[in-house]
Amino acid sequence: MQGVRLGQHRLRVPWQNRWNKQVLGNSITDIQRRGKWILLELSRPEHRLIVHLGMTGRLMVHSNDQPKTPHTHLIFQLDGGEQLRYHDPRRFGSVTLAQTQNMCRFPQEANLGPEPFDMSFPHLQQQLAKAKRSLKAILLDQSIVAGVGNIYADESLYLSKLNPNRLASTLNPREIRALRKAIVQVLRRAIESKGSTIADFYFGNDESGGFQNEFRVYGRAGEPCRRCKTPIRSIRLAGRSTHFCQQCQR
DNA sequence: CCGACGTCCTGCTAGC
DNA sequence: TGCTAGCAGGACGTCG
Repeated sequence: MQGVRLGQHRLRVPWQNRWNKQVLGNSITDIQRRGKWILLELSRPEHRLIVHLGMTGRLMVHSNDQPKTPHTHLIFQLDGGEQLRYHDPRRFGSVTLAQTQNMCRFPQEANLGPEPFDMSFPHLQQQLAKAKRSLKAILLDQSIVAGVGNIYADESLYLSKLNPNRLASTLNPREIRALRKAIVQVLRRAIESKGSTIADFYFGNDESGGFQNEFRVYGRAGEPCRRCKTPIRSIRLAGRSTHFCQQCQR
């Protein structure tokens, strides 16, 4: 890494000047993920760049001479005439420099629940039992299970035939098993399809995903349920748009 | 401690 | 046709 350049816009989490000299001369040695956070490991021990893409964020490598698109907020100059660019129209994402502290690779990791693929039945059972909240709120809570966003919460609840409004603590073991299985299945399928590309998540880039074509409820308000033909309902729950089938999800 | 809610931001769209 | 209000999302701060 030869240098860092800032775009014109102020970021939600401002890039600190002192981070410049901390990344200078480093190589990116590995790329990892935890929940919705991307970890760019650096050759300097215990240091890493932490990226959150929000909804519209992009992290891409371009050659130096590639024209900069609007909303390019951070440019990391790499060796060999290439740049790592952070691009984010809505600026809901963030890029920070973090170092390991108290076994956490970045500060937010302390408050993250397990990865969906590693989540045990007892963990989910325990979290649901003590929660006086809706299932939708539970799935969006990153401290319970890490990495599920609004689309995948709705799709998981549909697949497990559970109503988003259902109080979390009222689920029986059979329903908890179904929910756990559905989350894994929806995410696995979405990853296979390279994610969901909808509306302004799409910026003329050819790397769009395909999972939007498999949505069962999300963005389908008024359209017939694929299972029973009842029109999909759209409500506001836990501060987010929530889509479900009143007939199939009790 | 827990849960609900407002805030940040841009671009698309519905409606006048 | 041109304008504006409303909506979309994830994390975090604040409030009761």
